[in-house]
Amino acid sequence: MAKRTKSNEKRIALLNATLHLVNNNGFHDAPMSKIAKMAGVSPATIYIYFENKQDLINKLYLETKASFSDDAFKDYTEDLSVQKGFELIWRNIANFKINQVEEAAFLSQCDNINTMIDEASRQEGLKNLQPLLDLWERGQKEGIIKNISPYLLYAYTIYPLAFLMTMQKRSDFELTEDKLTEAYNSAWNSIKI
Amino acid sequence: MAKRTKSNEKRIALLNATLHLVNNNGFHDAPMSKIAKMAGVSPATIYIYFENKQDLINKLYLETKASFSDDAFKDYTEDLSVQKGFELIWRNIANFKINQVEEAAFLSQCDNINTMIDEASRQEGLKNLQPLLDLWERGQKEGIIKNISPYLLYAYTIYPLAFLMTMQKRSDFELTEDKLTEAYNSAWNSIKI
Amino acid sequence: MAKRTKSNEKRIALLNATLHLVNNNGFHDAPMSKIAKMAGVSPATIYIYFENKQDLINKLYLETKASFSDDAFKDYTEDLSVQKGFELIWRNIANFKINQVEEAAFLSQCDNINTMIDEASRQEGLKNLQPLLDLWERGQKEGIIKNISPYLLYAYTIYPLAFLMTMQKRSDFELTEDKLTEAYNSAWNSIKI
Amino acid sequence: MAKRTKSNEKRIALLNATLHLVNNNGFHDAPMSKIAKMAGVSPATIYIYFENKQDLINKLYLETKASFSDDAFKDYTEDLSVQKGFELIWRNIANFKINQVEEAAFLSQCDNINTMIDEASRQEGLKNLQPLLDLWERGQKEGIIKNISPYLLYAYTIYPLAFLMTMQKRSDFELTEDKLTEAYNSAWNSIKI
DNA sequence: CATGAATGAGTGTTCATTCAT
DNA sequence: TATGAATGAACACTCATTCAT
Repeated sequence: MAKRTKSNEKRIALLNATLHLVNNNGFHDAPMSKIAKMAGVSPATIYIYFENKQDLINKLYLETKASFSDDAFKDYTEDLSVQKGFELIWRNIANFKINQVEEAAFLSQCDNINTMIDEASRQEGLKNLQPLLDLWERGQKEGIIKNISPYLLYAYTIYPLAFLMTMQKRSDFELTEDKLTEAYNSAWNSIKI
Repeated sequence: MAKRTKSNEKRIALLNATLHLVNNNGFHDAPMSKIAKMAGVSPATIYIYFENKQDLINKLYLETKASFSDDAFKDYTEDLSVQKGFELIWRNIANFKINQVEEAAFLSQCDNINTMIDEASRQEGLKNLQPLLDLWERGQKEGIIKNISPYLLYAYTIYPLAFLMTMQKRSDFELTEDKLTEAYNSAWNSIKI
Repeated sequence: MAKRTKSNEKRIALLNATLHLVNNNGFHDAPMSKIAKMAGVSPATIYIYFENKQDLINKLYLETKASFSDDAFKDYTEDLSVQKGFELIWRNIANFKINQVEEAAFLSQCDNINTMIDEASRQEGLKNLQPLLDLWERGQKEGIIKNISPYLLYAYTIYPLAFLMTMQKRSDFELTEDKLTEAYNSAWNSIKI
Repeated sequence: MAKRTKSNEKRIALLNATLHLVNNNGFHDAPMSKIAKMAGVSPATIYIYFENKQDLINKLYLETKASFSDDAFKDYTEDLSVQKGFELIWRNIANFKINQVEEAAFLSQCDNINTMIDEASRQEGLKNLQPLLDLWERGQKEGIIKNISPYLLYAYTIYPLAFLMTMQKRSDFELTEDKLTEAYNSAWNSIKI
């Protein structure tokens, strides 16, 4: 394990560098050489940790998504009422987007552009949301949540946060505590029966 | 003094090729050479019609956005009641996203990635939504629509359609007439008082 | 004008544009398109007046050289004594280099770089100096001028003016009347017996 | 931690290839691809050793100029009398032009065309002649050399060699030992009091 | 005669990846 | 493991020249 620790630092430095460059310069201006330089390693070293550029992006996506869902379901248990549970998860996700701006922006980019990550990684990333899907199903059985496709539920509750985050990142808009509550209410109104 | 005249057909072929390639291969794999080949012209010809690649993308964005708003405000006049007007515009936009899938996907990509088009083009493109913003303001004065930021109104009514379109494009989801009505209801519920 | 003929104005405008661009941007940044624009014609028009770019450069060289020797031998007749004749020609050439800076700089460029104009044009251009060569021969017969190769005579009397002109063009050096006389004395001292 | 090291051989091969191509084809027909091929490397490799084409040319100029002045001031010390010192330097320079034809032709091209190398490199290259300027100043103080601008001294002693070299390169003229002495005499006559 | 559109061949340069150490 | 050198293939873009009118 002592041997692995040192390596993991470089791995993480590479993932961070990629995250930062892809977000700020765009995928088309995030060359391996820049990633390496920003991570403080040689370009050749990247290939010790990742198969190729696509693999690097895929892994970054998967690990960022996992970190996202760790946050999303923090303090959530299935004992919570549907409404309480939903609000908890929604606010967790909102906080992630507000606090982990870079990570959130990267995930948003990957989810919106179908050429960024490969299909396998996308499918893998989807699994992370399962507890939310389960909660919605429970809410529908209990007659609290509209009996509509989870795609619609997602589109009207979680997805809008991506827009708000983007606008906030462009400094067009500030997501204060009050606005966050307004947003939550809109989300809930759109799916509650 | 006679000369060949710039053919609008070629210009349009170039814009279409770009639209198609950026959508399907991504910006990073839509080289000028492929665009030229797909449009049936020499790479050098692109530079007769556009200053450079960025200009080509910007113009494509602006013209697609203009075509989008033509559709969005079709049959809309300010005499319509707020609710009728909103539903008309919302359904126009939904139809655009369903019928002009490529155009819609391209606009979505441009709007979500800040490195795609330049700031001037983005600002220019925003102007096209003005009638919707005016309608919302009217709705707020009439006490029909929540008194919240237009960014929130947009996030919960129009923006979700981008997600649904993306899912439909991936064949994960089919946006039938029923689902469209459900979606409209969610949109309206999220902003109505 | 009943019939349109090749307009000499355009031909001259093209030669002037070429002169200016080659001098100021260098041969490698004097594209036909820029030449055309500066001359106020279409690129295609150049090919009505000249075979191709090389021909354009060649013709410019030849005509500039002819204009140069018109000036060089102004007021010169063979009755003049060798020394008087030499001073006249030398000062004529100096004045050309001082007053027709662009033309002189262009000729200098062509004469110094063997890839600029083709061999035939170079040979053709050489003929213009014949009266000077004749004068030197006379001077040698009369025992006034050293009995050395005309290449050496040229190298030490005329060629130095190219350097002085270049330096003056770079504003490193100003060729006043006094300095001109010093220069003439050096030239004469280097070849007189 | 081991790695391949930058090979000076490749650097030199690139400089030599550039020298040869610029001299024989002209700057406008010395593309990076040809330079690379002639040096036996990939085009991309050039950019490991040089920033860009201009940098390659600049460096070649500077290093050739340095090699030139090494030769020019070989065996020269300030104890030598003005006349002896001048003859030594003059003959050194002449020998350089005769023996290092390619290098001399390249320097001549750079010094005559103002679009070849950038101003900084030109200024840097000028420094190499300082000992000659010092010698001339000494000669002027001692009343041996005419009290005229160093530009004039250079124009009538060193600069003519460029012409003779060019003519020799074109096989119009052969610079034998006798002719060299004639040339030296002309040079000295033009500046001595 | 004169034109602007059109282009194949090329330009300088960058890139993801591999090589040799 | 880790490196910087090395590279073939590609990139955005330009050029001298020709075409169609």
